[in-house]
Amino acid sequence: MHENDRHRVILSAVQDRSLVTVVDLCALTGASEATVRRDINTLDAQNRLRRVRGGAEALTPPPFAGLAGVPFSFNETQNIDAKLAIAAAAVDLCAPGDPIIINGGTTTFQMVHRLASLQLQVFTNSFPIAEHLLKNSRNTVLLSGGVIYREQNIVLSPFDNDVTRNFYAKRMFMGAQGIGPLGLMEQDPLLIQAEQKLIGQAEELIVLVDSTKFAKRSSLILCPLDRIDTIITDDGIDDRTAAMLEAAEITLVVVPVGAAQKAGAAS
Amino acid sequence: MHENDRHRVILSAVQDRSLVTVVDLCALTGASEATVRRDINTLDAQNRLRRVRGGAEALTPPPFAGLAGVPFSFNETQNIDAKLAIAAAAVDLCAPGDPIIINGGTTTFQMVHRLASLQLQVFTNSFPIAEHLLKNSRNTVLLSGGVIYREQNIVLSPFDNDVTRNFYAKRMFMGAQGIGPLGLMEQDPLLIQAEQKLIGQAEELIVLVDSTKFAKRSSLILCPLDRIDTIITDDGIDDRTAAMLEAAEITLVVVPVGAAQKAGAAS
DNA sequence: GACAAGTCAATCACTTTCGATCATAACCAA
DNA sequence: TTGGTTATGATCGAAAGTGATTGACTTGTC
Repeated sequence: MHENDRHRVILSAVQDRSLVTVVDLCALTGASEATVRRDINTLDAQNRLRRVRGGAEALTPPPFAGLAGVPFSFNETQNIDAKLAIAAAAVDLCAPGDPIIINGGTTTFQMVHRLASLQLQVFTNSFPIAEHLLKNSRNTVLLSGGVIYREQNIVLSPFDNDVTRNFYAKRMFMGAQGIGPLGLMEQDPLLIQAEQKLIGQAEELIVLVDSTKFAKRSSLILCPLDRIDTIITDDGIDDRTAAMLEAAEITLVVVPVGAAQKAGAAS
Repeated sequence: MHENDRHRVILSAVQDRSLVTVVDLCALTGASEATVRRDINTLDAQNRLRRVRGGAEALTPPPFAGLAGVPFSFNETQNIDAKLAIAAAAVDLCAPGDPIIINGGTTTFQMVHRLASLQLQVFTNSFPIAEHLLKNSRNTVLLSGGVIYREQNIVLSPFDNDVTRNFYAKRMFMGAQGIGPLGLMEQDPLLIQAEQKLIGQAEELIVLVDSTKFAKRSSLILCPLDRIDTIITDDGIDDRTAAMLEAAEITLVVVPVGAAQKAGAAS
């Protein structure tokens, strides 16, 4: 067996079980311990796995459960004031007892703080949102079923016949990666799937985007503008964009930024 | 058990109960006190937990002690040694990569610590189990969809067409309120519903009950004895009960209580 | 303050694992 | 074939991980 073949076998084994011993790899490759060690060193130097005592282990991008532990760790802090203010305005649209759908995302996550004082029926595909509402509010929480994706922090079923189809709400709240004349845009195919699944289960679609998103574009179009009923954004939006949105018969809610503190204090 | 695995198990335990003793961790990992102390020192140096006299504690203080925040708060501490040993024996039945189903409950919850060092496909209807595995392990986690019931800590859909029907596993693990000649018994109709839904999605049904459950009876019969393949319990079981179970062709696994250390060392 | 129980760090012995070295085998080009 | 390069396997001393023991220290109780 050649060096490259061994590397393939080793990487395959490491991917399969997250940790393999040198002895295991010897049996698997038929090579001696010395050779396997050399291979592990090489692959470690290439950052294709991590060398640990006794063998090798897979390096998953977040070395451990990093992302899942602190939801959205780095993304969450960007534009936090704007996001908070926008989320607050979104929650203001809800009346006690309303059934609502909240799609996972960093902006929509900010809604949980204001939601804590309400009592709604909240359906979501976001594990952190469900967790937070469960622990810090009296809302009825419904969660979609399926695989929990650590990176995106959402729960997604590959099947079409899950509970999502049995829930209906007056309003659905969601964020987006970018927004332009062609519609809402997203980057991650997984998020697209999750969002596609929820849109259609609600009468009104309410989009939460801070004003920087109007300049951003992404590769995947989620839905056209005319599916959107309301957009909540901050006052960084320019007149031309606002006109464009209103031409598409979208209700535009502009929240003054810097008002996040006031809004927060009120809760 | 490897150093990395121990670290995972320790972190898992620290997350669960916010404070664990060195002795507890010895039982859980099967390592000696010296090693556990060294591990705690290492993890403390990495800021992954805080070293305190007698053991270790979580960095983040017990998150808001809301009702749902502390899973199973008081029930969990009853018979904890027996439950841990039983859970450990249950996990020992799993091979890497196995798909398994874990029904929510205080005994089955104890499986998460041992599962932390494995990599399985875990389907559960228990929010705390899913949360814990998500944050403290590399397992693939699947959660059933539906309403999250705070008191029982389970996710239950009133519909029959949810993802549960699309998951199949070799083994399903569950607890029970009581067990007698008529079969498994449960008290809470909600739990009955949840369990009924999962039974049938797995080939083997493995029941985890401490020996006190053999004396208990409840009002609702979940399933007859002959549906059960294996029962894992502690050595408090009496001979007559054991004979009854074996007459029903149930594989009986009896775990010596207080022998958690030995069980750990064997793995 | 004295005592007991529990906890900790240091140390030693034992085992596993690692890395360096060297000799052999395979490969390639001249 | 020859000479040189590279890959491989075996050996052995070094390093690291582990467990048990011991003495010092902390905590709580009387």
